[in-house]
Amino acid sequence: VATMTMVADAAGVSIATVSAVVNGKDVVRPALIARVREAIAATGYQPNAAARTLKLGRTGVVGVIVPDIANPFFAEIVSVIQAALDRADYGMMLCVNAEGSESQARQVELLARRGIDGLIVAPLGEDQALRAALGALSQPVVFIDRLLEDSGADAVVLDNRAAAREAVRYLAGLGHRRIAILSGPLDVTTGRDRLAGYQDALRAMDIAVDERLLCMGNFTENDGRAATLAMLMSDAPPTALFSANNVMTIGAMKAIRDAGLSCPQDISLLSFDDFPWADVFSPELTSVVQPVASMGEQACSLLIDRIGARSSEGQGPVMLQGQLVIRKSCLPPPRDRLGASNET
Amino acid sequence: VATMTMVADAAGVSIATVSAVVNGKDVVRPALIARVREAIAATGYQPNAAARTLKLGRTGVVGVIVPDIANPFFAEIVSVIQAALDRADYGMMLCVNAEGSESQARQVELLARRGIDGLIVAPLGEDQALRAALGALSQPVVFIDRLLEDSGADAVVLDNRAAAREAVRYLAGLGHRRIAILSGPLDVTTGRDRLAGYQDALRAMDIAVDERLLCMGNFTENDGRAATLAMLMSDAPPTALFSANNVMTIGAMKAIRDAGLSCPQDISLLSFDDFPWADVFSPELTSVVQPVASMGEQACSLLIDRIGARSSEGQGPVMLQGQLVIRKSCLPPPRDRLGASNET
DNA sequence: CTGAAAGCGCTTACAG
DNA sequence: CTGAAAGCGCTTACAG
Repeated sequence: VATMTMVADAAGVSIATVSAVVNGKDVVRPALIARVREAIAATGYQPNAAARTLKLGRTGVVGVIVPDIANPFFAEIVSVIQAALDRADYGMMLCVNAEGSESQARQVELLARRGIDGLIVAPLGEDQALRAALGALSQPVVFIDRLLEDSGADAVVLDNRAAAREAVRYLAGLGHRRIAILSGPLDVTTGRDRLAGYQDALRAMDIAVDERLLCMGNFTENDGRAATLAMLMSDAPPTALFSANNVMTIGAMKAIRDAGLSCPQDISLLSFDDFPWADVFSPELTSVVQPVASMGEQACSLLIDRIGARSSEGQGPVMLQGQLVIRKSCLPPPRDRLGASNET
Repeated sequence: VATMTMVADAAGVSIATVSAVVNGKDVVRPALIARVREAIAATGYQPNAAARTLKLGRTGVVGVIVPDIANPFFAEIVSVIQAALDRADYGMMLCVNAEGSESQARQVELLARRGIDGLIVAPLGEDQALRAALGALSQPVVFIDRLLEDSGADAVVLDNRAAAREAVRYLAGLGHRRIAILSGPLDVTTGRDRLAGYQDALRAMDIAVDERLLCMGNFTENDGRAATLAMLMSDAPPTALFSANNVMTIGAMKAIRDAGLSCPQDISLLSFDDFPWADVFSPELTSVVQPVASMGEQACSLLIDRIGARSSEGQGPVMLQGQLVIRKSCLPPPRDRLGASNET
């Protein structure tokens, strides 16, 4: 591979001049520029990133850690982030955290060692090791989708509570009174906030909270399926189900089928998170969609600002609004079970 | 940040000794090892990757270029690749090529400049610039899913022709004679080979090829939708449709709905490529599934072998077999249209 | 078994 | 406007 010295020799100048030309510093005489350019072309010179990084202390690479890229939500986020970083001339080093296989803390350390100028993370949940690893990191961090509270880092997240509230209010508006929630884990901000929004809505509609309608899951398909099935088979089944994330929604759909019921005739289903092909699902899903593109872009520009400014962090999280997209998975409750909750 | 010199000072040894300890060379006296370890812990020392790379000429990073990570097929591939690289202690620099926004050639150059030890690519199609960029690359390359013929690089791909042949044979076995194909572009190996498999099957079953049943698309949903709709509205509609990739399948499903038909009663649909949630689709899709995990893993181990051995490349592509998963989107043709092709 | 020193390929004051 | 030289943080022969 060609080095700067080789180019300098070929052009009959010093390496300082080559460097100036490569970096577009306009201090070099036009005639020399031309000669250097020729030499670069002739030798096929490519600047060496490691040498540059070593000297400058910048890598031009941003690390990204997400839980699971097979989840279309994160796939789209990563896609948007990559495009935004590309535009800003950053490379993206991606770590996918197949839930638990590697601790996210270890991923942070690996990325730090490999060299990044900044980091975007969707944390799995409350995790002391991760907190410590992020604390030890000297580069700026931006949380996306989920955040670690009081970490002082920037964050771009949905207003999950408001979005969940609106979704459940919609179900109540259709006449449902027995509305179940398939909740995510409470040590994750998204899990916690979506449950809070559900409770807000019930309270606002004067619907008593029935413990039997609260199913805890771990944002996994199997959890969603098992919990939903158990609830459907119980003696106090719901007429509507609010699923707190996309993957659990799939589980719920399968459970409804397992139970021999059909949606939305027997039970309504509302999904937090949309799917790229929600309209070829059976049923076509009514869901809360998140502004994924804007989430990814804002996270990137926040991070790039921090990298450039080396400024202090933590303006508090940027909150985006979700949007309820009404398709065909929710109907008013079946007549014969209307108000069942009051009679039990 | 702590440097090796600082650790050496703290431990009262030379940096050569620190380096030996860090790299686990067992030439250092145990007592010194302990002292160095303490100093490392005390200073919070992290080795500097740029310096290491500059000295050793290895980055410990592999570049990955895929067309579109929102496509679940590529999302899963990337996921598997990341896990495999992680196990082998490589980082992954990912470029997503939102079809055409950036040329893949440019991505290759960017990755090369940033520093990679090897590259895994799913090329978009025939592309001289990409060929040139790959040719100029001094690091080993492995193609995945699609390949650039005669490039001399390794590749891991599906036996697309055989898989397509089997799929179409299945449709013919159900009694279909008017089987349409929604084909991908012919400058991509997957597009070409799947069409060839379709033709093979028709020939084997002595079914005449009807040009009107050949729809060209660009592996996009819109193409799939438009082409399918046009064909369904024509005066010689098919009784079965073979879609050559996942995204076009979605388009086809929507077109069938647009046309007021229902699948599989009015028309059968067979998809090349499965979806993670194909069984909550309406209809539940019968599809050709690819061994994605094994594809990603073989690509990684091939690449890592090459990187380690710096050996010569090009053993010819590794071919994996697809599998037909039968769900509910294919039925025998409707009675009233059986054999329509012969009467037209 | 350990250390002093060269050198990987750049950038950037500093002279001229 | 241009060049000689130092130095970024490592690794690795080479002495001792």
